[in-house]
Amino acid sequence: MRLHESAEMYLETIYTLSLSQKTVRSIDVAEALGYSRPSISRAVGLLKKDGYLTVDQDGFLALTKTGIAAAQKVYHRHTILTSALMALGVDKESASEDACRIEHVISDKSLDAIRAYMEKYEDGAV
Amino acid sequence: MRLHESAEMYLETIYTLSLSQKTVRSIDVAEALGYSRPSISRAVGLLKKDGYLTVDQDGFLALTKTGIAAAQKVYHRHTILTSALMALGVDKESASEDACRIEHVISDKSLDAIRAYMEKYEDGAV
DNA sequence: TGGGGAAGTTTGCCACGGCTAACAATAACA
DNA sequence: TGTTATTGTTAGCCGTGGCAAACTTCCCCA
Repeated sequence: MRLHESAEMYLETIYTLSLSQKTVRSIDVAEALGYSRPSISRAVGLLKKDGYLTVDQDGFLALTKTGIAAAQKVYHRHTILTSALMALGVDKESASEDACRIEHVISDKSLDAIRAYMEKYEDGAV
Repeated sequence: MRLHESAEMYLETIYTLSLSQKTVRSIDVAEALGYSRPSISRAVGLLKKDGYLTVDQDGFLALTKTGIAAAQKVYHRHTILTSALMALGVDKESASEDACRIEHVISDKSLDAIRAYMEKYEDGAV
């Protein structure tokens, strides 16, 4: 099941929202991403169909194990890339924005190389 | 004139082809990118309309000044990103592939930070 | 001179992923 | 209890950017 970039973004957003608030509904995702309600509605329907999340009677979203795994992978990439760019002197906001776009296209190989380099110099001695 | 990712790829491809061969035709671009002839035909038409290239009677493509500038900018990003990833130990092919995807989405700010870091440690002492 | 291959174009299809308009259901409040 | 706001869904539009089929040129070669 190949996840498209947009699906990765939706999962990551739901995941991070669930870290900072007790419940997550479609409207929260819409506000977080700046998308319209119909766009979220369709995306959530697809993610549900593909087994990445469930929606209860009250409209609360819950990622499944598969969904959590996928979201965490993207989130992990995001944090690594953000840290890496910040270590190079990029401001937090720009770093996060760029990480957001790069996280969907970079290979595991390159990501691992960046992670390894960061760990090697994690004392901050860049 | 905002260049889409695909347009950037077409310009970059035409540019690099023109570095390694005397003439560039649509078919060369098709083979280089692995796209069909109709896809190239449409893209070339759009780039021509927008003033990025010209096509002579024999079908030879020539980038305009604007086209060259745009292509060089993308190409420059590509080489910086490829070098950076290779410096981290990523093999040349993977580095180039990733650079190809990242070059279209990374900000100037982050790119500059990477470039500056590379220059600082250009002796290869990573 | 006529047949074949190469190159380019036109037409129209499709998936993706946004959007608006409009409707439905629910909750809240006067 | 009726009105209004919130939330979600349905239907359908649009731009981007691939594709194949089919047509046109044109050139080469027998």
